[in-house]
Amino acid sequence: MAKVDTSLVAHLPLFAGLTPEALDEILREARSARYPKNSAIFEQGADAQSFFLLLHGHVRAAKTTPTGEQIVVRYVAPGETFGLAMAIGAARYPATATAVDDSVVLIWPTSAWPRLVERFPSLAANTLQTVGTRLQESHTRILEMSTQQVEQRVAHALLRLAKQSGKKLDHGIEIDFPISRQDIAQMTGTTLHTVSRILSGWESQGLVESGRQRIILRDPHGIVVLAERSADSGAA
Amino acid sequence: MAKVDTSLVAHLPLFAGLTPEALDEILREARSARYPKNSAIFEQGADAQSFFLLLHGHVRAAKTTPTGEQIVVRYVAPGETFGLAMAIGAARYPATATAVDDSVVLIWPTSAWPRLVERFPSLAANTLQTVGTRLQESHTRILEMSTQQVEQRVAHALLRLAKQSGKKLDHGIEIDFPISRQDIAQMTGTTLHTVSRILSGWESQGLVESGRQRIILRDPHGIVVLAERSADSGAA
DNA sequence: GTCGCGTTTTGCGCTATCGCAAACTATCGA
DNA sequence: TCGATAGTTTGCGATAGCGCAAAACGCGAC
Repeated sequence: MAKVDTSLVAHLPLFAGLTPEALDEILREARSARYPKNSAIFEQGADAQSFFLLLHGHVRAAKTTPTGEQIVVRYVAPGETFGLAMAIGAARYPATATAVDDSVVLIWPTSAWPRLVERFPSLAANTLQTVGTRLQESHTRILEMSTQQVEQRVAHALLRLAKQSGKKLDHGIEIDFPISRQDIAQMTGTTLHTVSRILSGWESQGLVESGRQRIILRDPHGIVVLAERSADSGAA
Repeated sequence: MAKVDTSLVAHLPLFAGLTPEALDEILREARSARYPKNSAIFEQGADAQSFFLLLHGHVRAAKTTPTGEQIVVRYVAPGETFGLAMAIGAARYPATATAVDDSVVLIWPTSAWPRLVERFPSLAANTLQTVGTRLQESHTRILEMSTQQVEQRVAHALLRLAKQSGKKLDHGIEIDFPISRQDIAQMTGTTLHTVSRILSGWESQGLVESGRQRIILRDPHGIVVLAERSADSGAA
């Protein structure tokens, strides 16, 4: 039985309102595992045999169409759960999860969920909360895709990433996991070409500093301005 | 205390796994109300004082940007819940709900939710299920918006509406509540002009019959074909 | 039955963004 | 150290769909 230190996870929203004993009991059902950078954690369409809690690293959840196009559903940050197919009554994973950095996760067998929820009802309530929040964010994303131009969507996406996983530097905020132009394109519903053009433009305005799979927001406020303006043009 | 007939709602997923007594207790906390066609049920940004279960009619949930653009988040069909802001820990409604037809709803005060969940944990589990399903659908919608052209998105939207609220006629399936071109545009991320053009096209191909705020799918299968083809052109 | 208003249709020019192709460049492995 | 490889940049033509405007139409009200 893998032993997990409760103090590391006790403060997570998922476990809010649980006694240390309860938490201990829940963690006893989990095992932990390490996934190296770029390895698959589960594939879209596979049997949902487990659900996960990310401890370290970063995970990308992506959905693929029958014709092979992909979108990034979200990036999972440490402390967040993913692969909750069972909670929504799905037998198969609706997306593919990939470690974008060396990652450590806790893994519960899906079969343990009903029992856990029965013993600890607040687990269901807490999960409802996070799923609800994700639904909100999803709607916001749809709203953006419907009403905003690509440049604004990219701006919003980067700001969100910075908020979720930004590492503060003295000369800006760095998104602290590898992310490609293609990834950003798949988050915003455009092509890597367009993303590249936009970032190049921003770079020449001093708004960002972006290299290979690496992005630093030099002037977050400037990007906020970009994200919020409604339709007119910017600097030449 | 408004009396509600339990037999009408006992089979709903929300109440799955509850005893008749429990259901009775839950319903005792609700009151019912009628909203005439085109009346507002709640406004985006207002205090989330209640949550709702639709008994009859149809409700549109729409989200508005600061600049006034709208999108339709979903259409609520009888038997579905809406206005669940509290379940996700939001104090205000994230969208506006409007009755698109004369509608009857059950209304619970938001303040009753924590107590109900504590007494009947399966409420939380059931709600998690439906919210999770909506999250899925949301992701599918994002995927469509990212990868498909407008015509296919409109096709998918109509097929979904037909599935959810279609009335079977001998010459097709009618969407049985009033819906405008503008509404469809707001569901698919386009303009009413484009929707109008598309429907006109389909009408001349005999795929649909569409009048003022009314749509009949004459050839659902033909529309499925449209929805699924990936990129090439159609008939002239 | 007629009038008026909200909805729908349609034309037309415009442009944001795609899609392809080619050049370029960090990074990693031998 | 030098390629090989994957990611990025950039140019350029093509086009789907927008946006504006005007006309036609259907429905409900009186």
